[in-house]
Amino acid sequence: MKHKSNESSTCPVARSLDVVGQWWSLLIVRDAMLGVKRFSEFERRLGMAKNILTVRLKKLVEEGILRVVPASDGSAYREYELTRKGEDLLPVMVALRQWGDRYLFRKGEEHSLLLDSRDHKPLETMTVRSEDGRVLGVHDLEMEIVKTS
Amino acid sequence: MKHKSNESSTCPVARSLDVVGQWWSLLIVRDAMLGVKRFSEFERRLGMAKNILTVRLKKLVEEGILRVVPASDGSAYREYELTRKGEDLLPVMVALRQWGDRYLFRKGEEHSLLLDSRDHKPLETMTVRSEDGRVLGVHDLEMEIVKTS
DNA sequence: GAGATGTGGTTTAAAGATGCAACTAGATTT
DNA sequence: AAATCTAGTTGCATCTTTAAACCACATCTC
Repeated sequence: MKHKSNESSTCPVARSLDVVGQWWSLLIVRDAMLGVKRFSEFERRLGMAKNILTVRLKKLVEEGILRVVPASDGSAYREYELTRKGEDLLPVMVALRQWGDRYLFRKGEEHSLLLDSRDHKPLETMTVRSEDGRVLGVHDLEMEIVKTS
Repeated sequence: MKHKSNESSTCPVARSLDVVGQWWSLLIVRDAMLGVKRFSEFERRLGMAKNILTVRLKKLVEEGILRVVPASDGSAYREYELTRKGEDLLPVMVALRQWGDRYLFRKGEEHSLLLDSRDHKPLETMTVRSEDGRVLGVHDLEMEIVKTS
């Protein structure tokens, strides 16, 4: 059956997952962040079925995460590039990456690492902080329901 | 066909999604972070099919994100609680939440908000930073393949 | 202590999602 | 003009999700 939609959930996590939580969606965004723009390059790098790629790209464009632009090489083909909304998924991507880095690799395994391109050093580890800069854990949080301003 | 596994990908994002990227998995973790512990409470809050919940909980336990413990009320039932590995998904959760907060709600819509429980103030917005504290965007990054130490 | 209810599942069938291979129309290269 | 590349679409087989029924055991109520 169809996956249950959470598009009208009051929880932003649920809504976010509704938009980028499908198989492949975040991997497409990841590759887009690395500069991949063409259908065939997504297909080749991700090794995914073309029909699914078509559907995912369409959805990401509809959601305003990618946009279609004329090819930058002057040909008549199209390219997909991240919008601001899409680029703003970077913290999600890096958080996911750092968690995987820490827990899902054994010693000696090859893995890709993200670096600051200015000085080629690793990034700061992402943490959740209070307004005044204290690092917060799961037990330092509470939830409230409010209306968006 | 079966979803293609990325468990041996060299990309930590792909591996992370292999572990927590299935439908419902992150929503279960989210609720676990809010203190939900019982099968029936996950079921009720998430409104999901029980068989899928069974499979997801089993996988999350296998992956070491949740662990099964005797019920805290002394009854013979079981409870699920986050391990350290599971709690460390907090930055992912908060990043996802903040993105959704910004882009997926219109004015006046109700939504849940996470607060620092000490002073009941909103959290700092998560950003990707270099080692020396500069905020980095998609275009300030590069990738390298290394062996895990 | 018997019956009702709660807990934590398993089983089944229908429908949706995914993967693979084959096909295609237009653009580009040779 | 023919071959190839690009970005898909279509059809089919398989897998996953859902909803609903069913079940064993634990706990609560009287």
